[in-house]
Amino acid sequence: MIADPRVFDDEFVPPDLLHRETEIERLLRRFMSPQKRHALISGPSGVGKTVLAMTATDRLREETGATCIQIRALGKTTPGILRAALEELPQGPDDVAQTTSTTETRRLFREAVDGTTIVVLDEGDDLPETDAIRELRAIEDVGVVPIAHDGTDWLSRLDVDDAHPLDNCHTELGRYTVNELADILEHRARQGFHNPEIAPRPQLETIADTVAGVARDGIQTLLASAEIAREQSRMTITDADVEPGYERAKHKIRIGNLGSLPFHHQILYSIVHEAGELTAGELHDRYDEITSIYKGQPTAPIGKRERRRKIPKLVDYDLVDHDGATRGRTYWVVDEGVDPVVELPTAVSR
DNA sequence: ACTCCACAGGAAGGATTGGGCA
DNA sequence: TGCCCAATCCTTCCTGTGGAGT
Repeated sequence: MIADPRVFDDEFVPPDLLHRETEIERLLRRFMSPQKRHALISGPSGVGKTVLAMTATDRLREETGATCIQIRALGKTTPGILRAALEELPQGPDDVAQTTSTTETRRLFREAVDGTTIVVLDEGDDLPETDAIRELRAIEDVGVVPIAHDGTDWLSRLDVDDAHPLDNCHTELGRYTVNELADILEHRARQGFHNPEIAPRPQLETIADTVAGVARDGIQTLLASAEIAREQSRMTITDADVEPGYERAKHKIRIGNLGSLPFHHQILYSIVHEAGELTAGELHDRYDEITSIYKGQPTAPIGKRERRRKIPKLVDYDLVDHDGATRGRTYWVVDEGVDPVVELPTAVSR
């Protein structure tokens, strides 16, 4: 049924990015104008911010031979971002030691830059809290393209001098309309399935509507709905496959998210999953009970403050949700079907 | 209305880690 | 091998917020 599974990967960049032509042209013009190559791309999750940046920089590379690199900025500090950018440069070293000073990294970066270089900073929501934008902007021939969710809020958190040039070319992506997203899904079905007839247009529109214009969810739902149809030995997706397809797609994304998290996060998730729903106090009590799980692990149990610092990641990854601002806040798992990776010691009777 | 207190999250600084170098 | 140094991780301390009790 599936001819080319890569077509449904998050990283897949389609040869023809539909309904984003204006934005691509705008970014290209910007990248080609000397002295002001910087741009900000913002918009909700899954509307194609990264794919837009990739498409625009690919075209720039083809047309001018410019260097374009992409870095995942999430969770990185200023030195970490500079190091990652340096490692990506074609003239740069493959591996930069974590202990290399920022001054030295900056010097190596300047040396390695050869002509126009666009640095895309994906997942850059936390960049205003670092000096990375200023550091990169200060380097000649370098254009900086941060990608964030809420562009206006992001700009307000940034230093005025750094915000101004980005505000000048702020590309805000909205969700796709049902028709636009159905067009995109139609192309993917043609590229990805042996038999594109499996996904008729009305069902593609149902998918686009169900996922509220979020392309990433739409593409995964298309794949999952096709799997469901095939499991039932049918040759086409029906409307009834879409809702379970959407659920299956989200479920798969969450399992992948959980698997990518480090040990401390895994334990916190296991505790919330075991309880179903619990308060912050109960979460800490249970954590203190099960610290024996760290025996033989390279890491030791962490304090309450550090546990609090880990929880937002579980929320970001759509694994855990919470209600309440301060006292009395409760946590619960979003999808009970996402089983914990780490098994906790049995609860002691109290 | 007031006080208490649990809790979230920011700031600062100490401990740890790991590469570079003599 | 042992020291130095920079980055990172984590704890401690703190402030602000809001629910509960009086």
